Amino acid sequence: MARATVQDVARTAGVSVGTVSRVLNGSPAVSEASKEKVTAAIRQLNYRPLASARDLRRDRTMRILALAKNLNSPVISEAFRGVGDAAALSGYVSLIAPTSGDLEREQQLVDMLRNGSVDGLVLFSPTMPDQEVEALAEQLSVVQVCEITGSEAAFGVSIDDRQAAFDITRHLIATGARRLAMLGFQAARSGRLRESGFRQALADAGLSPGQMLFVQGDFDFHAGRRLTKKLLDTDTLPDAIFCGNDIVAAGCVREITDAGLRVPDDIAVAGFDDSVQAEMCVPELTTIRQPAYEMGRLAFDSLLERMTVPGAHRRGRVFLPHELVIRDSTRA
Amino acid sequence: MARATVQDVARTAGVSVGTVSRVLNGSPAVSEASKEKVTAAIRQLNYRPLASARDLRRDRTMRILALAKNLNSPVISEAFRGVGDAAALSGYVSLIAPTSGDLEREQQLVDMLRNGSVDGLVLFSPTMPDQEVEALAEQLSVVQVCEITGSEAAFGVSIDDRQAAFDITRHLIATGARRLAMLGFQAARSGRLRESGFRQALADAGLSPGQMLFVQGDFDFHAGRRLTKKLLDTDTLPDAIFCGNDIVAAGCVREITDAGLRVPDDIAVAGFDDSVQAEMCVPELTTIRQPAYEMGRLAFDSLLERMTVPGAHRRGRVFLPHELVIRDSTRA
DNA sequence: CTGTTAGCGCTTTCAT
DNA sequence: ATGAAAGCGCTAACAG
Repeated sequence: MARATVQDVARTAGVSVGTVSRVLNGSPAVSEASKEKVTAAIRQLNYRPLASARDLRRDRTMRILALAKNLNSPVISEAFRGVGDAAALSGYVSLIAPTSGDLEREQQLVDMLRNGSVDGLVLFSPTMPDQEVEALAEQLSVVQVCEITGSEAAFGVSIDDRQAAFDITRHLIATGARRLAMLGFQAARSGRLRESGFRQALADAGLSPGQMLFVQGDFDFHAGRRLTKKLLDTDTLPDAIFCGNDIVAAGCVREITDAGLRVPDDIAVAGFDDSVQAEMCVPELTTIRQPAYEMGRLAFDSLLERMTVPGAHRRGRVFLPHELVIRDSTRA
Repeated sequence: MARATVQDVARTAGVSVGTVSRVLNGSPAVSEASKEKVTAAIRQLNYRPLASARDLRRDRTMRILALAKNLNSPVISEAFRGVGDAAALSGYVSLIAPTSGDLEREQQLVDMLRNGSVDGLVLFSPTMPDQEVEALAEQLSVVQVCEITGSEAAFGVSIDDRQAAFDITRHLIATGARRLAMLGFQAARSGRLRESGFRQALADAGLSPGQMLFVQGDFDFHAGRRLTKKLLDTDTLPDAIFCGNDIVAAGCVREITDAGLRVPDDIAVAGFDDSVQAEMCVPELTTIRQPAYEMGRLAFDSLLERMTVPGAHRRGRVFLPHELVIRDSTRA
C-alpha cells in the first residue's frame, strides 16, 4: 500500500489535518479524545510524517553532518561520539561521512549544508584550504574540531597541538635524550604545530633538532617503519624519536626492535593521541591524550547556538587541556 | 540576504520557473540563450535548489544511510568505502552513523528510512533482533553487510564465517596443534558461526575443543588480555588459540608474551579480519582476510536495484571468498 | 478546542 | 522552446 499522509490519518480519525498536526507536534491545544483518535489512526495506518515535507515547511532538518578524511582515526571517532551524544540531547541526528581527502567529494558533502539537507556541519579534517573553510563558516553553521584553521575567523575546538608537542619533547629531554629526531606530517596544520612545539622545546634546551622526516602519503604504520628505516641508516643514531601519532610511533618502535635495538634503552619513542595502539605497542607508548569526547560535545554546543540563534557567529577557538601519558617507551 | 529560490532566479534571468527547473535538471528542451541567462542568474544569486523541496516533489533523496555499532572497525570502514564509491557512481550520497549498540538510537536512525530522510539503508551490525531486520527489509530498501540474519528473508553480503573459521582452525591443526582454545563473541551471529566452524574443524580431526571463552562486553584488546590470562591460569595450557578478531588476538599474544611464553612455539595464535593490528602484532598474526571493499560495492548495487526497480525485493545472500593469511603467529 | 486554508520551493504536466 | 499552474505533505496562522 502507498504511504499514508496526514490527510489519511485525519480521515481515519475523523478529525482535520490541523488536529493531526497538533497531535504530531505535541501541541497542548488538543482534547484528550481527539488525541486518542489520532494516535489510534496513526498506529493503524503505520503513519510517519514525511521528512522532506516537514523540513520544507519548518525550514530545518534537525540533522547535522560531520566530515572527516577518515573514519577509523580513534580521536575522530571518539570526538564524533561526543558530537552525537550532545546532538541527541537536543533532538538532532548526527551523521558522518568520510571524504577520503577527495576535494570533489568533500564539496559534494558540503553542498548538503548549502542545499539544506542538514542544518550544520562539523569539520574534522577538511581537505579544502583554510580560506574556504572560513568563508563557509562566515555564512553557514560550521564548526571545526581537532583540525582548525590558523586565523580565528571561524570557530574550532582542539587541543593546543604546539604546546602538547612541546610538553612531550621536554619530557624526552628530561629523560636524557640529546639527539632528537621527528617523524611528522606537514599536510595538516596540527602536524606543523606539533613540529613547531618540538623545535621550540629543543631550542629552549639549547639543542638542535636531529633528522626531521615527513610522511607524504598516509600517516600509518608502514610509513612509520619506512621513515624509521631511513633514520637508522644514518651514521649518528638519534636517542629519541617524536612521532606525530601513535600508529606511526608503533611502526617506528617495530622497526627499531627489528633492527636489534632496544626501546627505550637505545632509542626512546613518543607518540601522540593515546589511541589503543599506544597500549598495544611493546613497549607501551608515551603519548599525548586528547579529550576527544569532550571536544565533540563542546563543538556541538557551539554549533547548536550557531544554528538556532539568528546572527550568532562565534569566532575564535577553544583549547582543551591535553595530558602527557608516560609509559615504557620513554622511561629512563 | 535570504536564500534565493527558483522564483528569484527566474525573475533575474527573465524566464519562467519552468525554464529554470529545466536548466537545473539538464532537460534538452531549453534554448541555448535561456540556458545561459539562467546559468548566469544562478551564479549571480549563488542559488542552490533546496533539498527538501526537491525531495518532496521527486519523492526521493538520492541519499543512503549506513548503520554500524561502531565506526572504528577496519572491516566496516573499508566496506563502507565500497558502499560510498559505488553509491557515488550512481549519484547517491552515502552517510554513516554509529548506533553504539543502543537500540533506541538505532530505531531513531532507522526512522530516517521510514520517514523518507534517506532512500535506503545498509546494516552492518544491527542491534535489533533478526526478525525485525527481516520485517524491515520486507517493506523497505535495506541490505545487510558483514553481519547477516540467519534466514534468507532479507538480503545480505558477507563472507562464509563458518567456513573461514573452519579453514583457519584446520590450519592450526595442520601446524601441529592438538589442544585448541577459542576466544569468541557470541553476541553476534558471525561470532557464533565462527565458533561453529572452529568446533567442526576439531570434530573432523577427532579432537575435542579446549577452553571456550566468550567476551561479554567490548571485543577489544583488553578483553583479549583478560580472557587469555584466565586461559593461562589453567593446569593444561592450550597449544593454539583461535581468536574471533585481530584485536583480541593481539591482546592474547601480548598476555602470552608477558607471561614469558613464546608465540607460536609455546602457543600459536590466530586472529580474524586481517586488520592493521594483524601486522602491528609481534609476531604478526595469521588471520582471515575479508574482501570488505568489494562486499560494500556489491551491497550497494543490490540496494540500488531495490530502490529503483519497483517491487524488486532480493532475498538470500552472497558469500564472497575469504583468504587465509598465514603469518608468524602460527608458523610451525 | 477545532477546521480551513495558504504556502514552503520545487518539478512537471499541459497548453501554446 | 516556453509559461502557467497544479500539487508533493506538511505546519501554522486564522477564524470560529
